[in-house]
Amino acid sequence: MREMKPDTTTRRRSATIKDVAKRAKVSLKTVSRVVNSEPSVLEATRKRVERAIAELNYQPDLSARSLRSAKSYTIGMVYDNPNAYYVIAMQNGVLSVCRATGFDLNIHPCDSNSPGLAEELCELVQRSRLAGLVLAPPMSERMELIEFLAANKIKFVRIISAAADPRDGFPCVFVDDRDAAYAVTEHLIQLGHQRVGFLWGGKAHRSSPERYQGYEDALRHYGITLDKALIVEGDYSFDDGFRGARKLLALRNPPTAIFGSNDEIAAGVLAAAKAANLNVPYDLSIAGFEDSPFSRQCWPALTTAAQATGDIARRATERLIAELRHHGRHAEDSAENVGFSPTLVIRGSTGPVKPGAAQGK
Amino acid sequence: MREMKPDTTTRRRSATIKDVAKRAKVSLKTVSRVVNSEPSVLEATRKRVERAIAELNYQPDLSARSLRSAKSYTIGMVYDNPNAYYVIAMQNGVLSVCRATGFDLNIHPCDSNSPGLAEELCELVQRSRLAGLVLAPPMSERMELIEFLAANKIKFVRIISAAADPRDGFPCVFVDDRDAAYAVTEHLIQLGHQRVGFLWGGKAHRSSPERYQGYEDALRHYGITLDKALIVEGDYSFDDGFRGARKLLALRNPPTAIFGSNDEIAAGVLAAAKAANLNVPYDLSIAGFEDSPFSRQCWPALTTAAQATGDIARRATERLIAELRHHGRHAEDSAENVGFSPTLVIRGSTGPVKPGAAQGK
DNA sequence: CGGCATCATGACAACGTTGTCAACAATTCG
DNA sequence: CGAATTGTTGACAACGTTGTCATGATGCCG
Repeated sequence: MREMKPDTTTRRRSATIKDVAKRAKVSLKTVSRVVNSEPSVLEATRKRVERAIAELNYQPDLSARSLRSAKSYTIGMVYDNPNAYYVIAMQNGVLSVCRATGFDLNIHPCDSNSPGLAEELCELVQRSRLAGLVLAPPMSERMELIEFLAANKIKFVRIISAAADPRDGFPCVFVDDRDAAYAVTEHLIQLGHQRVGFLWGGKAHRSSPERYQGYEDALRHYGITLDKALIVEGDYSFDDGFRGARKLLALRNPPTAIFGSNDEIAAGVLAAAKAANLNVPYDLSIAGFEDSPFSRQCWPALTTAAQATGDIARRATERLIAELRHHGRHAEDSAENVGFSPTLVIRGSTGPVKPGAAQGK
Repeated sequence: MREMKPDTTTRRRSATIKDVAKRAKVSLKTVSRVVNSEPSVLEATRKRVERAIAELNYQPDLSARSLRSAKSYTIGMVYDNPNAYYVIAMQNGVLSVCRATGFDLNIHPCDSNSPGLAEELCELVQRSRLAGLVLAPPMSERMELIEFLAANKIKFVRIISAAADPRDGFPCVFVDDRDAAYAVTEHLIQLGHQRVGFLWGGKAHRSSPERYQGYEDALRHYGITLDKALIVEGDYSFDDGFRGARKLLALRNPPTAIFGSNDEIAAGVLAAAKAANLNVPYDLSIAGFEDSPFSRQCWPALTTAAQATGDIARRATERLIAELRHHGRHAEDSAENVGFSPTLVIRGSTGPVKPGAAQGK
């Protein structure tokens, strides 16, 4: 009998392992073995089965598979980040690996402050049968949460700031915020700035103290005494950047440069500077952190530290999946925690200190 | 030996329908009926089963369910949008409905220009056993794609610009870009602007001509003759906004206001104005469209049209799920295509035309 | 009061896959 | 040369759920 219809519109009842077995004249189990690249299949048999698979365009049914094997081919990505660019970059990184490896992705935005978060995540894993989780900051840095997940035998990989000590035994990919913040601060200092303001990010994030440390280290290294008045606490937000900058600019001896802990903060600083009729970078230099698209789209564009968010997420996902695959056995190539270092990107928002600017008291 | 661990860490083998049945002293099938709120269960029985469910914290296994019923409880969200804010807002809207209804979400960013997109989506639906799709623009507006999906019996709901005629028979939620663009243009005219530039968005999006129409309608209504020189084509991007604005500002008789088809374009215009040393809004008024967070974070903040992206996505998802639930029968409350109208938000980037500005030739 | 819907419930098969175990052939070893 | 080992394959059960159908109980009508 011949093919009945052109292929494009036929609603092909998708082929099952049974169809493949029949066509290749082997048992179900042998097909299964081929599909899962198990050993102990004769080369000739394997070839025959593979051809049958190709001819029928067979794709294993994820539901049946995960039902039977209690394994799953879906990973979860957990984040609580108001920053859309960051989230999208992470998602795309995770997704690219998922697609390459045949995993599905289940995104799970959540509230990192929720007291029931640990249970929520356990239930999520159970309900959606997730094979493992990719944890973004700040969840990834809350040790009691991490330990709870580990105790419940949930597999995960964390994306963290180096401060969280990648050698605590739980797998992670880490970002060296401190070094990058040092580089940003150094850049400002080398432009002649002696009074550099610093706006903190959210306390829930380990990256905040890390970035602060980088700032402090650079000042110390260049022999500039720390002025507490130039340091303002806040959150990773535009509004806190605006508020913080207003506070700093109102000082009797204001800074000539302000380092915001991320680009949103820096955007707030920029707005405050504009509102105060300052000319950036002539009257005030501004630096951010993260290199979101809008740091390029501000005017002037922001000097910042570019972190390869997509790559970081990709690497994290690779680690997780390698671990899931080898299930216990150590995945030789992926067992190490990998670090990423953001790099300084110099744009128009930073410039040499103004000749006549008040320096020191 | 004593109990090994406190309860928080015990890996509770999750309860199955069998456990619930045993506890409630009914058959498997009755539990199933309760879970799926099928009729024909005595009130007393239902109560008993519900208690058992609660006590055991039972959650149906999605894999088993979809395997057996060939239905699925996962919907896909298909988008190709470089705008992170828009995507995140959509995702969150879709997710909120998913969570409320017990569906899972599978996100699928894709390339709307890919020639194999239709097949790609069919395979996606098959492979991941998706119950239906939420389609964002511009995929949602490509009729040959839509028809292909429909021919393959894939359920979907579209989010489209009103131009695509919501009465074409395929379910959708639509946005009245035209009216909103009219309102934005009207606002500029009422500020005294006679020469209003317009920067087009991407041609792949139906919203582009819609927004242009709104602009044209407003000019006509106020008796302002259309000046083709003030209209520039481009894409929904910062760079095209920058380029377009440069072009307009270089005219011998430049516009006193520029309406960018979305906020990214407007941000580009803002940058171009700054680069040209113009004072916004004194020398040039700028309006955008969409109300992304950064329209509030520019300086000056952008006048724009706020579309309730989250609500739109939510409504679309509700429609889709209602349709999936009633599977054929018409879902009475959700069968209608719903429209949304973005609303004008006035901020600092628009102001009265400068008294001495050249008006007309 | 007999017959016939209607309702509430349960027994059982089936969904597509993988795990267990046994069967059998080919090879190696004592 | 027989026994043990290895390698390749298949039969069958099981995963947790829902669909089909059968069962018995109840109510209604003539």
